[in-house]
Amino acid sequence: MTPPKVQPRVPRGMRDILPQQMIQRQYVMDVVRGVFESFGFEPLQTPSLELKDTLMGKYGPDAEKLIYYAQHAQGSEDLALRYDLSVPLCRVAAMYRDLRKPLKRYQIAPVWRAERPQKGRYREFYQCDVDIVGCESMLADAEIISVIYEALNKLGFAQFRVTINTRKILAGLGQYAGVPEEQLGGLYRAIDKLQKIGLEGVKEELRENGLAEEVVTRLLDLLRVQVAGEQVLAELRERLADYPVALRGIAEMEELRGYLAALGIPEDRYQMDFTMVRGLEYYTGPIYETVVEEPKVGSITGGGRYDELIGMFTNTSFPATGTSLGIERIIDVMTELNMFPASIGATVTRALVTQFDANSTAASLGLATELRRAGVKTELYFSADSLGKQIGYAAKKGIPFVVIAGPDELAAGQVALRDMSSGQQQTVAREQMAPTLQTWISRLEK
RNA sequence: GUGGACAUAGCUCAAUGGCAGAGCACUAGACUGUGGAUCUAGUGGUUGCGGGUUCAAAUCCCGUUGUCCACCCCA
Repeated sequence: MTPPKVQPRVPRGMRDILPQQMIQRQYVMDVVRGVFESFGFEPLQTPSLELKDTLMGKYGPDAEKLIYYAQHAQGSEDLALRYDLSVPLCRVAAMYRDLRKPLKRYQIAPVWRAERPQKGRYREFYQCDVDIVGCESMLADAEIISVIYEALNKLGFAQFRVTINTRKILAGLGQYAGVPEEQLGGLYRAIDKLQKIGLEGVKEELRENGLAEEVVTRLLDLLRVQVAGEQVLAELRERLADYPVALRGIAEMEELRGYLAALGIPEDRYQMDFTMVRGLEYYTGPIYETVVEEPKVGSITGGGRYDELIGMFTNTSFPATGTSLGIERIIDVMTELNMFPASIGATVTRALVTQFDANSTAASLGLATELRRAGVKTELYFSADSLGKQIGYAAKKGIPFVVIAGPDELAAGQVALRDMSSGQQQTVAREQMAPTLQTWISRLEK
């Protein structure tokens, strides 16, 4: 009796990444990693599972509902899959307090959120986080934004804008509106939608939230400043003069803007927008996110300053700031807009060594080893099919170069090298094989 | 968490109440010194799953699971 077959499938919202996509993925990660390291950020790895207590009470009640619990039947610890990379970093900073500051780390790793899957939203997805622990200066925030700019730029993004705000201005806004604590969430959510639904939409939303008509009018008057665009910070400073938190926030923004200019970030790549809100509760200062208009996949980066978070683990707290690049969404956008450079190709293989017959198999194996040792990614064709079929295989798979060594070449101590893109073929002495291919490959990858 | 669309071979899809099909992929064979082939043959299905209506259901109805899309929220 054969046992019943198990339906091959993956959990909801999770995916297999097949080799062709994996090649694109690794390209993106390599670029991002390169940019991170160019700023001196260093890698960190933490477990996929954290103690449940490590995660609870950090993200706010709405986000907390999405945390996956991961119990072992006989386990004595309450465990959960990590929800992001920032909280684990804070745990690390609290655990190893002698790590040299500023602690500049990056981490590229999966996180899990039990959300309902949708376009650009998965239940398991990678985040690429860069954070700076131990620096309260806006220089750190400026550096983070600079990293975002350099990474997106290097990946070929042209139309993007990093939106910057600070929790301090938002707090001032709440005071200005005079709404009680429990209405703040609704207020923030409403003004966050300004870009999307416009002034009238926000007005309605605020009314629905039960805000007094007078308060709504007051707020809308302020929101018009953002819509108008010019001199937003200067205007805010006047209008929010009575709210010290807001003034501190405005000062932060102005300092930050100065640094961004000095770092050489083009002015049209970022924007101060005091109506941008980020959901996570732990942010305390500047917050930033990047949204691309087309295709609509939501934000591709998001982050901010969280000076109090490490203090939730230990009495000795540290200021911290950082961002997350959403690699899944970045890949989705790049795929949709065809932004991958042709040089990545559809395969990692750069050369295919063909086979002629049983007598030449040993020679083919030798050639393959020689190429691999010379750093050429080489695949050996596994059967002595007709040469046409072997070349066809290379063409189909996108392997750029084919090595042909039949009896004629072997007898002469030569190999024939075929460039699949041009169809040109060149016969060279065997010892010239690896150097010639190396030259061809480096030309290809430029 | 709320709403909508969809679910047929490994993939893309056809069949609208009356025999479950095509293309691609896959397997075997033919072809043995040069481009994604061609020829021949073949495998592949409890039509997501469970129930109901009917002489008869891939097709109509109910439930369920999954996928996609939008909202909420978010990378």
